[in-house]
Amino acid sequence: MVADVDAATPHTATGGGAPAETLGRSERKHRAILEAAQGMFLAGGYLGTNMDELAAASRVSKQTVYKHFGSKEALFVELVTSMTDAAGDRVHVDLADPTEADEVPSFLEAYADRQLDIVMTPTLLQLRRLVIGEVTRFPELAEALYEHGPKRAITTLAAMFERFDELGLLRVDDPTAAATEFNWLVMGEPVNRAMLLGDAAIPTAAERAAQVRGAVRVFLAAYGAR
Amino acid sequence: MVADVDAATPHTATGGGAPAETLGRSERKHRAILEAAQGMFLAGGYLGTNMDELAAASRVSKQTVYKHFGSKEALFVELVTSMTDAAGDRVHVDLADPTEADEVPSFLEAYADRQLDIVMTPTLLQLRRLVIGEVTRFPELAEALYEHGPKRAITTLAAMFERFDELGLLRVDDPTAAATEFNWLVMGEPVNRAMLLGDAAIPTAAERAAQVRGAVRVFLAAYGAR
DNA sequence: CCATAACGGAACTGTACGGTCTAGTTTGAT
DNA sequence: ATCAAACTAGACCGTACAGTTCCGTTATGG
Repeated sequence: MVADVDAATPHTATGGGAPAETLGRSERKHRAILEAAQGMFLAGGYLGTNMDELAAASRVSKQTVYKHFGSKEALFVELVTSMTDAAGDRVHVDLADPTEADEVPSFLEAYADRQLDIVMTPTLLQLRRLVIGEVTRFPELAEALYEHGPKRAITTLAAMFERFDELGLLRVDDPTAAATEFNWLVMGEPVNRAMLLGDAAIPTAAERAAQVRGAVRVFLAAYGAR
Repeated sequence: MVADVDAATPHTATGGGAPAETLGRSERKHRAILEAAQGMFLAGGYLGTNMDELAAASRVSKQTVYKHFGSKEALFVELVTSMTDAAGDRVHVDLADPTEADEVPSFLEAYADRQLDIVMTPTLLQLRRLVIGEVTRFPELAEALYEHGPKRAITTLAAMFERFDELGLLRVDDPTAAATEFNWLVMGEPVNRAMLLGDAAIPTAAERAAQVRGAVRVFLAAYGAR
């Protein structure tokens, strides 16, 4: 037994700013709880999750759970909020704008494909289902998910389309309307299918590509420069 | 006190085939239970609804509830199924096809506006939220909602677009793809906003009209005959 | 190396809830 | 008028579950 590097012997010094493996006990428990909470809340919903099992799954005493999070509600809110934030960040990425009009179709296809690929993740879809099912109980969480999800995507797209219009790559009068249309042209069917039909309805890479080609084709028929 | 016509004195003869006011006691209770169940399940979700309160709200004994429906699960399934069926039927309606190409835009706008108006009903939206939140527990219900909702709408649209193509009113290679795109171009944003933002996000008639005009414009740019 | 804060485990409280049971009452068709 | 079916009220059972308490144990950082 030589390599115990991973989870033991934390020494005294923390690596500086590195958020590496060396974490205090408390921090580790905190994360273990959140991790178990993610699995359980996503699988069972808010009311369907019980704190005894959650503590057991976290390999932590119930006492510790309550020391860290205060209540079931607070734990739920913190979990969903952190997942929402993380998901929102994962979507955003910088791509160089195209320079020629004939690069626009493939650019939009790549962009949409990426977007779709990220959104159609089992965990994210389940988060969306969970939050939708709890809109009445936790409206703030649903609103946050809307802001970090669709709204952010549309805002980003709108800015992009406005630039493309100025570059003469597209003809877009109302960038927000165009962005909204593009967004749901791409995501409407896959997302809504998956909401109701479960993860079995998640498109394969090939299906995604076909979906995206169709969407971009329609979009460009309305907003293409030529 | 003269007019007690409404809910009393059921006499012996039932009006014939008329499903009027004169119903057996059992039937009345059955409906009262379903009605209360609708309110309570939509408001509280499956786990959040309790059978004592449900019986009280139905003005019926708990025993009667169990005589009629057997279990909480069975009641839930029957309720959601009946609501799903009813909703699906409400959407379908026959409109005369347009004959000239220049009638197509306003025809599509009217069609979409109607569709959107029906779907954006608080009760229906809440049913959708409820079912989405329970996909794991009741996948059959979610599947049924998908079939009676989006799938049926798209199938109907596809048949319509195929006729329009043959009439030379549109140019549609893949009617199902076109129908899907049209459907989510129209409904994507409103439905998904409402899922997360609640009934406050239900568009007004004017917003609906604007939404629909944009959607039809984009759609016709890609599929218009000219 | 030791003081202290964090943790474990398990019992405990109070309540809530799905479903059943009992025993008496109402209803409606004949 | 009669009688069976349907209904009522509420007690009751078993279980589940959020949150607390108690006290002994362990890890951590100075």
